Amino acid sequence: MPVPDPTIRVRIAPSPTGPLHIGTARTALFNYLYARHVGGTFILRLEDTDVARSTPENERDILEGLDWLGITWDEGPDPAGGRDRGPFAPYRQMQRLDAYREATDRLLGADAAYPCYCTPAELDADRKAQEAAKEPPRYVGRCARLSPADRAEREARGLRGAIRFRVRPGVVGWTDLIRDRIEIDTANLGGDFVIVRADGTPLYHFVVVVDDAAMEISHVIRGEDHVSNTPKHILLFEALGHPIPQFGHLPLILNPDGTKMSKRKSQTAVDDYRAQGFIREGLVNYFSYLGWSPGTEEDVLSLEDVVERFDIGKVQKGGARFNRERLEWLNGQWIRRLEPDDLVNRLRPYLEAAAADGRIDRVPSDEELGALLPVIQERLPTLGAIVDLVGFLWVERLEVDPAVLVPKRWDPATTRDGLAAAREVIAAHDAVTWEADELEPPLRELVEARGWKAGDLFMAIRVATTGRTATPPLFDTLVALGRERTLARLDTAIEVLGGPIPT
RNA sequence: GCCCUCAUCGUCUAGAGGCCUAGGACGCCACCCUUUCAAGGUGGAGAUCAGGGGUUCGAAUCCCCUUGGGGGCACCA
Repeated sequence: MPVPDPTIRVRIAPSPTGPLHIGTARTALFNYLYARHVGGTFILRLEDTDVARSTPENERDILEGLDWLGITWDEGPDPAGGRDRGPFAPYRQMQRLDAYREATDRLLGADAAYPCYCTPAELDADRKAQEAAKEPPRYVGRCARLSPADRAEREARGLRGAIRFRVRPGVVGWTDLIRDRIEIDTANLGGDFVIVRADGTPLYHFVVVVDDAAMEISHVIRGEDHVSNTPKHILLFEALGHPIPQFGHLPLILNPDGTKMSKRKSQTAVDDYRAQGFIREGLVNYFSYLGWSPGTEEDVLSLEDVVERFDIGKVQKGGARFNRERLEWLNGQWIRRLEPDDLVNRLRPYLEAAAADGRIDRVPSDEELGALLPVIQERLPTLGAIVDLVGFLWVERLEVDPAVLVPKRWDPATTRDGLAAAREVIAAHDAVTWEADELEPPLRELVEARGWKAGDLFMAIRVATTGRTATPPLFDTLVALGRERTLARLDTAIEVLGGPIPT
């Protein structure tokens, strides 16, 4: 553990306008990694000023999701639903309106901001005209020079102005933690921007600065999509008289086609991945390597390992495309590393879900599952894959396609004979000694005696008992299936192929 | 349209002037193991370091231009 450094304070500021997004999780992770690596403080703040789109469900989803990933925060809302924790509570913006009101008054008093009475229609017309003239959209400044009398007149008419921040001319620059020096002329900011809506609710660019200042955030680490907004924030920090934090802009996570990750083209909700059985270790490991690498040839690292190695200076500048194959591979690596009891516990919800929607008829006991682990653990890219892999063990009526029942080199008659003979051999075993290494030798003897190939007979038995051509090792599978069901399924298959051989 | 920004195998990346005839991982292809499928092992294909100019004894690494990509320009966050 590094020596605690109280001067380093970073934050993730999600907006509860949707469920936890992969991009948010990745940004949270990098902030967490930075904080933990240097001994700083990691803060979570909910940016819920978009009242129309924010919901308590999304809020819960975000807190719960980050907590599940192991990205824990030192200050912020309590994931369990208790009071906000930390010296700067509350950490929800709708509960911090007084602070914004105070800041607004100061700005207004200093004439750094002014009320704007332009209607949406006027603004829209301005924008259309600019578009037609091939000019960049910007606020034309219609209300920038209103006299106190003009304002009083409008207020008297019952008009409520939005508050705009005066953008001063000049160049604003900063030294980005990830991309070095960036300078932007304020002429390109789109004119004076709104910081408070006409209805009195404050807007993002404003609250983010007021809160970062109030919460003494030292390093603002966020997505690259905020680079162009940073000058607005710096201007606001200046106007409010607060020290300007360091900024670091992370590369974006991209759709496979290289565009900014979107719901249209990719699965973006952490929940979706969780529902499929991606585990936190795999997800965190994968996210860590999206835009960062330790510079070594290691690739399977735990969260703690990454914290130890993290270096924000090593963060990539270009965007990283999301690659599901690699995620699955890493997830499989982590599933293989889980302790048996842990794996059983993590698998259960997926089996319960499968039972609930009828993909399987019953949920196996922990003992059953535990016994199966040695043959399934290395075959699971995700926890949810267990249903496809061995769901046939827990269904009452197995659907078997007669066409696949017959091995490639065999014909239906041979298959029927083979299965019937195998049934005899298997039935000769009593239930007490029903074990994998006892089942195999007599079947191999049978194959030998008949001049068959072991693979053909085994494949016929496999399909007859599981309905699939790809399964975990056959004899372990039959043991898991149990003697009665094995024999019953063989009988059914023999029936399908024309019934028992008449003697 | 304007501003910002990025640019190494299909993908994620190593690479901070000579260690690079560019390394690793995923994916792909073989082979080994093997009753199928995985896992594992071994090997292979795959990048004239976007292109062009410089600087330098020497450039993937520094500078410029071009091209291509991405992001931003709301009374969204």
